[in-house]
Amino acid sequence: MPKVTEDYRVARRQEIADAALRAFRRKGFHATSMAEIIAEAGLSAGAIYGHFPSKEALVVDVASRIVDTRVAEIEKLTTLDPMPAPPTLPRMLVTAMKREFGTTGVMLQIWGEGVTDPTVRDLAASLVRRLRETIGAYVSTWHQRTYAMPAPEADALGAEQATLFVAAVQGFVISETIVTDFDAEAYLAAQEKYLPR
Amino acid sequence: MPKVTEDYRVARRQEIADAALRAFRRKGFHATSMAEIIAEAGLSAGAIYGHFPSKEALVVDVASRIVDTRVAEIEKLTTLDPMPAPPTLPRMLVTAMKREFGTTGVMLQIWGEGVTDPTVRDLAASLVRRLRETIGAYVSTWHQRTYAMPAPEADALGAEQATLFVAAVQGFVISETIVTDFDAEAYLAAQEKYLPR
DNA sequence: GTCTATAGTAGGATAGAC
DNA sequence: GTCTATCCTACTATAGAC
Repeated sequence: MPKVTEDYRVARRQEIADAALRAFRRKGFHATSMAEIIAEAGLSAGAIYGHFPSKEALVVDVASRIVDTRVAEIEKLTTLDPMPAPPTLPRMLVTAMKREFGTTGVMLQIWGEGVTDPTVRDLAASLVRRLRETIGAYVSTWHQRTYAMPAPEADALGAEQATLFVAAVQGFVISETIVTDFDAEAYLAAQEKYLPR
Repeated sequence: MPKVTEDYRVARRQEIADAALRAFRRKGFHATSMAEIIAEAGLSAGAIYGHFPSKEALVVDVASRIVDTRVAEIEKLTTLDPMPAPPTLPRMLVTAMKREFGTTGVMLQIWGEGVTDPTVRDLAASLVRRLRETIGAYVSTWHQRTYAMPAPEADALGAEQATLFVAAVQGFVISETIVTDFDAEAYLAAQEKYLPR
């Protein structure tokens, strides 16, 4: 396997995944046909299927990328001094998600799809778990740094509170996507005000 | 239109809607074919389409019923003395939903479906809005009764906090449905502990 | 109102040439 | 690796008899 060919493969995969994301963003997962992804990528059916075995594989790739980016982002915040207070996390996460992907709806699609499709469910579950754990670790670190809380106690607190922060993000995604006159600012302000610190 | 015939129609409609709910519960909305609903109802295609013009109409009926019941439930709590504290609402809502419908997944399906289907989105949006308003009114009444808070102030507080309670329920639904080892008790305990009162 | 049978269609995936 | 052409399955909704 020569190196150049491998690089090409990777780049093409990415290109196809990007096209799929654009298509999903417009119409959602179910309503997007392979024909549309093919057109969006400017390629052909054969080309796509040479890189991804199914439409589902494309969803998995796209969704993983969204959460990967989120996790990296949170971990980067840990290196700041002072660390932003946990209640500001939801706002950061959702604004970054919107900036990068233009919508939060793709995530909601995946959760909904996970109800029936076991492959997607496993993916969605691992994504939710990862986000929860990353946020839990962040909260733990924050309490250790800010209040000099002992690590074991801080970890327990982080695990407990992480569920609330995840729910804040998920609640935002649902309302933002389906409620047309959703007041995003009021929502985020309320979360920031009442989430524990 | 003789009365008996009308009663029969209503009963049959209900029967079909119940069958549809059972089917959706098992496999979700998209993955459930009309053939399965037809089999579940023990009827025929013609019979179903005589009562509901489309599969979508069935979803609308089923989803509305879920939220109608929830709203009625919350409003009933307002008549109690003392009223249960707002932080206990999420637990009540999700346990009742599970008891009656066997799952919370149907709601998640509807939200996900709403991303792409405008009809379902409008429905989902009105359901979210209704739940939020009902909870907001509950919180307002609770503060008026418990802390003798003036009505205008209590209303503003209720509207602000309602978003958090709705997010708590939505977060529960997502995790409960897709995360197989989800610790429901820990989740609800955390919400109860940190939600504002 | 309900049944059986079927029309009509969309869309995921593949075969085979280049 | 990529293209064109197409197969094939699955499903919603309707037509027409009873």
